[in-house]
Order: sequence, then C-alpha cells, then structure tokens
Amino acid sequence: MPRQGLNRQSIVSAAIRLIETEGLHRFSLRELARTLHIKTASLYNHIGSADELHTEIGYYAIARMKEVQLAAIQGKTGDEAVEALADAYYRFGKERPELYKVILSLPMVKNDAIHKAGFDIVEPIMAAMAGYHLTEEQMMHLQRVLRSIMHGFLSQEEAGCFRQFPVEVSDSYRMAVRGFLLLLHSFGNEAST
Amino acid sequence: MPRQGLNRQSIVSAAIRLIETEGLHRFSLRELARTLHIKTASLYNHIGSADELHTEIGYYAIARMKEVQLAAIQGKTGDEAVEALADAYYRFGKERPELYKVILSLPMVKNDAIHKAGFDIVEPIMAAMAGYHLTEEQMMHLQRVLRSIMHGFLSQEEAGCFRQFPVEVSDSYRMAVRGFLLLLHSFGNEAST
DNA sequence: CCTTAAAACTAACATCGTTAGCATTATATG
DNA sequence: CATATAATGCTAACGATGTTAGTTTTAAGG
Repeated sequence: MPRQGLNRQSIVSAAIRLIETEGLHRFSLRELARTLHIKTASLYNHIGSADELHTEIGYYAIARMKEVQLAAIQGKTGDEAVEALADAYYRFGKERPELYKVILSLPMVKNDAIHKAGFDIVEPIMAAMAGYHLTEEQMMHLQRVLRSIMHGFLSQEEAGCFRQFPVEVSDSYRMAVRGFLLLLHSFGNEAST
Repeated sequence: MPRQGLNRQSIVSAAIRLIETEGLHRFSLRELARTLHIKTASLYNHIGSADELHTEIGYYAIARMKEVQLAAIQGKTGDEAVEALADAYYRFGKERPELYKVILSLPMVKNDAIHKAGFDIVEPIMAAMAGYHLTEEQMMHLQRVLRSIMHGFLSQEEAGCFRQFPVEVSDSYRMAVRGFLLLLHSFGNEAST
C-alpha cells in the first residue's frame, strides 16, 4: 500500500531474478507478487498478461544470448569462430539454464516482434560463418543445421537423455561441432584457420 | 452411472486419441472425462495421477517411434540405413506431432522405467550405425550427436524458428544428415554404400 | 488545496489437478 | 438365489493457477 516505484521494467527484472533463483517451473504471478510485497492482481497495472511478461523475459534472454555469442566470436574467423560460438552457446545454456528454458518455451510464431527477435539468434551464427565463402542460400541452410545441433544437444542433455551412457558429454558436443565443420568444409571454398 | 467397461488401457487410449485430435496443449483430465461421459474425479479409479497418465502415453509414443524406426532401417546398412532412420524420425515428428510433443515433454529423469524407455529410442540408432566399424565409445557419442540433430531440427521447426528464411526446410534437414554422415566417415573404417 | 490519474486493494470467476466420503453397480461367495 | 464385497461411479470441496471488475488509496499537477 505505501506504494513503491514499480514499473514494467522493474517487474520484468524481478521476474527474471525469481526465475533464475527458484526455477522457471515454480514461477507464478503469485510468487512474483509476493516478492514485490504486492497482491497478484496489482501486477496487472503494469503488465498485460502472464504471456506478455513471459515474452518480455524472452526478449531479455535472447539479448543476453546474442551478447555472449557476439563477444565469443569477436576477432575470430573460420573454424575458430564457429567453435567459439558453439562453445558460448553451450556455456550460456549451462550457466543460465532457467533463462535458456525461457527461450525454448518461447512460441516463435505468435508476435511479429518475437519473430523479429529470432533474427537476434541468427545474427551471431551468420557472423561466425562469414569467413567461409558461402552463398546466401547455403548460409540459411547451414544456420539451421548449427542451431539444430546446439539446441538439440542442450535440450536433450537438460532432459536427462544423455545419462544412459558413461561417456563425457562435452566430448559428444565437440564431436557434434566437428561434424558441422566437416559439412562446412565440404562446400569447397576457403578452408579457413 | 450405467458403468461401461473402462480400464487403465482404454483410458490411456482415449487420452491418446484426444491428444492427437485436439492437441496436447488443450488436453486436460476434464476433457478426457467428458469424452468418456464420466466425471473428472472418476478417472482416479483407473489412474494414479495426471503425471502417471502422461508417462503412460509417453511409453506408447516411444514404442511407436521405435517401431517406425526399426521398420525404416530394415534390411539397410551404412549411409542408407542412417538416412532412412533420419527420414523416419522426421516423418514421425511431422505425422504425429502431438505424440512427438509428448515424448519431448517426458522428463527422462524421474522414474527408472522412463529411463529404461530411453533405450528404446537409442536402439534403432545403434542398429543403423552397426555397419560402420565403430568402437562402443564412438557409438555412444555419435548416437548423441544424431539425436541432437534430429530432435533439435524438429523442435526448432515446430517452434517456428525456421520461417525466417525462404529456403526449403527439408533441404536443410538433408544437409544436416549429410553432415552427420561426413562425421561418421571421418572415423575411418568402412565407408559403406 | 483539490482534482485526477496511477497504483494498490478486495472479491470474484473459471480452470486446473486432486482428495475424501458417499452411493451404486457388478461380481463372487455362501 | 441372496448377500457380502470390491470396483466404479458420484458429489463436494481444496488450493493453485491466471484474470477481470469494481473500489479505495496514494501521489502528482493545476
């Protein structure tokens, strides 16, 4: 009741903090309101819906992801860049798992805005592949391939699918990335580093 | 009240039917009960919980998946087998998307039973790679790689991540599989078909 | 100071899964 | 065939979820 300086941004921030500490699965508007010493309904003065909040958090997550990836490939080209990118992607997923889950749970179809955010994920990948002289079309395909590998790997590991066998998970990942590099090299031009 | 011949199996079947027609996202015990002309609470005479039902449906889905994959690689070896497997995986995901989502949403960690079911996913993959003379350890890694590619691709496409660019999705998938084959070949021994 | 708009509140709703307790139906047993 | 018993259905209720409507309170501006 004493009224604090709440706004949309501070609520999004609080939500992110809550998700990263308590886990996405136990996040709810109730919990969020509780941490803000507010009743649940009061949240609706600042956000339109839980879905909208979710999307907003997704934007944040994608932005952080993009940041990390761009920093990773900074000054690198060719295989080195691709490996650094894949590494950064993996580390982000491991270091901020809950935030990564938010990205995964983002329905890319809905808004145009969210569709546009998808390009933020693509951009660093395209940049990493810039060294190889590929056609536009090849890059579009290859970007999908690399994303599939990285995302697929992380989400399966997260789901616990990789505990069946006692071999090092990071080795498997490196192998996956090596496969992608082989594919990249198979397109002729510029073998790189 | 007149009491029909309901049992655990028939309820699981009805749930699967409902999920495949209406979509997983709008499935609920209420809806399920409605289609069975029963009150929601009555379901608990046959199932332990919604989670248990979910798991049960997961078993079914994995079994169908395995079936399809084994049939696909039947009589094939080497690259041909791997390609057939990847193709079957993709088609299953497209033809029974809701059932595939059930597999994805299965928390592989929980039960031992569900952990065991994970091997049903691995088995056809191992079988497809049998032609290449790989060590046990290599197969464990490579199985993870292929699963990452297939699952990652399907789930990103499902999420709408691939609509950014106007290039054929199936071409991207074939390219991804080709990358995996290159990786496979890089382990020396037996180039196959 | 007093009006007004923003931000909090209370109360209610529908939906979700779930449990407890009661009624009924089918089945098996004497 | 009758009756005890277990299986299956029902109703009623809970707490949690997101959400809306209507009301009060706080802060800011004229």
